[in-house]
Amino acid sequence: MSTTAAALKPRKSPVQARSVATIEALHIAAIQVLTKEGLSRCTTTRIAARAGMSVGSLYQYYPHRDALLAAVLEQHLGGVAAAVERACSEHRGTPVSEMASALVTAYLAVKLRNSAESKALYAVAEGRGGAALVARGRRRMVAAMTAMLASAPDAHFDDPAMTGMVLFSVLAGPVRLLLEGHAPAGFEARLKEQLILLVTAFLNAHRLRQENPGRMAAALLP
Amino acid sequence: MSTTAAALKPRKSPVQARSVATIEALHIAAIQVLTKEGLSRCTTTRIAARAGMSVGSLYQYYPHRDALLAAVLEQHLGGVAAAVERACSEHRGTPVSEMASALVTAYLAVKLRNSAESKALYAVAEGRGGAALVARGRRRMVAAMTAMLASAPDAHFDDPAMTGMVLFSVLAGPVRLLLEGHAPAGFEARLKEQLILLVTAFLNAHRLRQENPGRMAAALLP
Amino acid sequence: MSTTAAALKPRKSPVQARSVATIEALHIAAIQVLTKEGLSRCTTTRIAARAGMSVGSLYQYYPHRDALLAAVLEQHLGGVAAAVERACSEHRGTPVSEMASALVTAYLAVKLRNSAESKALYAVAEGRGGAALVARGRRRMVAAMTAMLASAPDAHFDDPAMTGMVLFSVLAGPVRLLLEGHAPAGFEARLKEQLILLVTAFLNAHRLRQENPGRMAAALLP
Amino acid sequence: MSTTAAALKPRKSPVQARSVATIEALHIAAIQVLTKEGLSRCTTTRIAARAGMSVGSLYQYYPHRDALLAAVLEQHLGGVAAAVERACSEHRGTPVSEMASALVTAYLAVKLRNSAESKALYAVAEGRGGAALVARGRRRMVAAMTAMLASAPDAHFDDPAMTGMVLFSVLAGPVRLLLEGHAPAGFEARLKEQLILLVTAFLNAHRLRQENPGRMAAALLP
DNA sequence: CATGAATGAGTCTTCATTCAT
DNA sequence: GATGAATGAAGACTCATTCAT
Repeated sequence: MSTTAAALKPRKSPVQARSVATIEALHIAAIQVLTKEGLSRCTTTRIAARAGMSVGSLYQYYPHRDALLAAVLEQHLGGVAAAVERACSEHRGTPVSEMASALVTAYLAVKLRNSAESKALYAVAEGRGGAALVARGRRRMVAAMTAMLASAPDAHFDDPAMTGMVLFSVLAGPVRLLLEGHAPAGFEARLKEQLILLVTAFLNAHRLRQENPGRMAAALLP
Repeated sequence: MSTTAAALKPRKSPVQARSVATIEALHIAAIQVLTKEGLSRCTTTRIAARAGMSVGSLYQYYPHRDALLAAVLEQHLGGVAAAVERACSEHRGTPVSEMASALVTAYLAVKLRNSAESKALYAVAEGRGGAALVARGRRRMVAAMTAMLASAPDAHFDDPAMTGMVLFSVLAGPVRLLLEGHAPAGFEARLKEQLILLVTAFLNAHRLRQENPGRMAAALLP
Repeated sequence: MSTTAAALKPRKSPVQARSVATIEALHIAAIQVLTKEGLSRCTTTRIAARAGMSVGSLYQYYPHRDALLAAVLEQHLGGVAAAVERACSEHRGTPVSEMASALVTAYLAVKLRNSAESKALYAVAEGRGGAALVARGRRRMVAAMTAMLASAPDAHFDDPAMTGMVLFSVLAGPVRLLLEGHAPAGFEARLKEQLILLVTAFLNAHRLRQENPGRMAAALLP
Repeated sequence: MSTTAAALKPRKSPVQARSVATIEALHIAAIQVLTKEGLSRCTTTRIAARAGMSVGSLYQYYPHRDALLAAVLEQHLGGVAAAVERACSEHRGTPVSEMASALVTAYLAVKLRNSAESKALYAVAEGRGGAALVARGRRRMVAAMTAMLASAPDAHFDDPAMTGMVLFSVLAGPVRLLLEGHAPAGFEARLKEQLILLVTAFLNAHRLRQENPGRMAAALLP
């Protein structure tokens, strides 16, 4: 991922069934190679080999190595964003605590469903071309969260977009830590509860401020 | 960063003043090249050129390209960890709200002091060799946070290590978002306040539970 | 054109009308691709696509890429040679000045009729396989010119073959210059007259030598 | 030679003696490979191998394959142009017949001195990048010829630039024919005399027109 | 010690050609 | 017959690393 975001699109639209299968195989292979070898050793030849085809075939579907990686990343981000959007739209108008738990649950679920994929793609996301895609996915999710927050019956957010952004990145941080595998054994098990606690507390901080700006100090400080 | 973590140490300890200066120049050059060209185009020749020396000289100080990058990353992480440790040890025994604000302040300050460096090194951190270093730095910070939390007079943490871990990654997420430059204009300005709010709320959630497990529900839910 | 001259013939003789049309389409497409992309990017796939067919079909008509290019070149050279032969045979026995103007006129006419084709094929002619074809075409033209010259009533050529050869290449040089497009604006307009002047003068030099070998010096030198 | 004329310059100026030798070796090797294998098989690896070095070294001196070929072509054209310029400037003010013979002699001499080089470079000249260089060399030569012609004491040229252009291409045609090796045995031997005759006649045609426009017809036609 | 030229393995990418559908 | 996906050899170019000067 070191190309400008332009022209990272696939070469042919997968109209035929065979194409769909081939592209799917390439995506899977890319993630496997990425996982096993790392981004810098994730070469077109290796991807093709693992996908059981020749390099030439890979280039029949993608004009660049980066276009392939971008497609994989995009697909992943699309799935994650869709899940988040779904959760957010389903929980509009609910109390913030419910929002918090729904959001955490949904985000953790998608990211952990294919944890290998999630983990492998962090490296891709780092590259020039990847950053733009990540930004787009994030924008979708932040927008969804923002909309959900704005609909909360029991809290008011002065700047819901800002809160949405913080919310998103607050989820992203711990999940990345978890996925990168450097977390201790019990981490995953307890993460969900902690995140729900965290997000609930964060959103409720706004609730308290709304109800009684003065009371917040009372509630939060000794 | 595509080598196994072993043998990433500099070749000669910088006993002489000249060495120190040279190594410093290399580190700065590495970050500049990293920023301008990206990890894959961050070559030894380019780094050496920007540092005003020849490739050969670079190899006098580092056995590998990866050893150089690792050293830069390590230095950065060391600085960040040290700052966090300092803040944590200075705020042991203070109320959690003070801890929250001190921690957020310190972490944001170090990461944003040399934001170019921070940003550039995310790519290095992603690599095989980088992950281990990052893990080590994180361990230091989490340990410091854990110790600080355990000393809180106004809160009790059942699993302070877990809370420390969440705390750390909750800070890391938004800061990464900020550094990666995809945040909107006002983000940086408001981030600190939001993070303090967030962390305070999170830690206070434990305080409330401690004081009166039953009351938490009362405080957090409508 | 990088194959040895052997086996550059089309695969099937175009007996059917469809074949003729297909082959014609391929030739046209080849010249277009050659013009737009250059020899090295003039691939079989691109030619076929531009001709509105699949690569496979191309290979139904030509065993090689080079066979196709050779055929195009050959066709072109055939046309040029035929035009020159016609002009030469029609002007046998005429005075050299008439020969000169007829030859120049005919040669310029054919080469400029499809100047895109003429220009595009220079690159093909340069290749291994092309040189032989070019040589053959040239031989035909030189032979025609030689025969015409030998029939001149008002001049005698000691070595008409030699003169024919020079004649041919003297025409080829300026025309190539013109076609390659690096000639200034007025060049084409004035070229014909200049070439007629040139060729007439050249052939007349032989006439003068014949009439009075001594006088040539008188006529040519001050 | 399929690149736009930009950025075909060598990478490092040959300051050191070793560099000069290396570059010279590359030029010679390029011509040899070009001669033996043809342009399409004239690969960087082959050139480097024949020059007794590795590909990497080649790329230390030239950023592209095309830059190398362009440099070889440029050097060749520079030599040819210089020789023509010298001949032209040395024969300013002389009678046209003397100009004719000096020019033909000089041009043949340079082109035949390294006939292998001359021949090999026709293919390079055909490419996109080559055409521009050829045009430049031609411009130099045409300018020199034009200036010489304008200084003729015994002839007047209405459009000396046009005449210069024709003159140049009239020399280029036969010499190319000769170099391409498809000329019969005696061709080279007799070419010089024929070209002098041709050019003299061509230039004298202008002389006659000048002296007595009416007489030209008388002299040229029966 | 510094230098920077040389090395050559390793990447990406293209393209002629084949062949199953 | 037509199609166009698959193949894989081959080419351009890069870069970490070494070592003679």
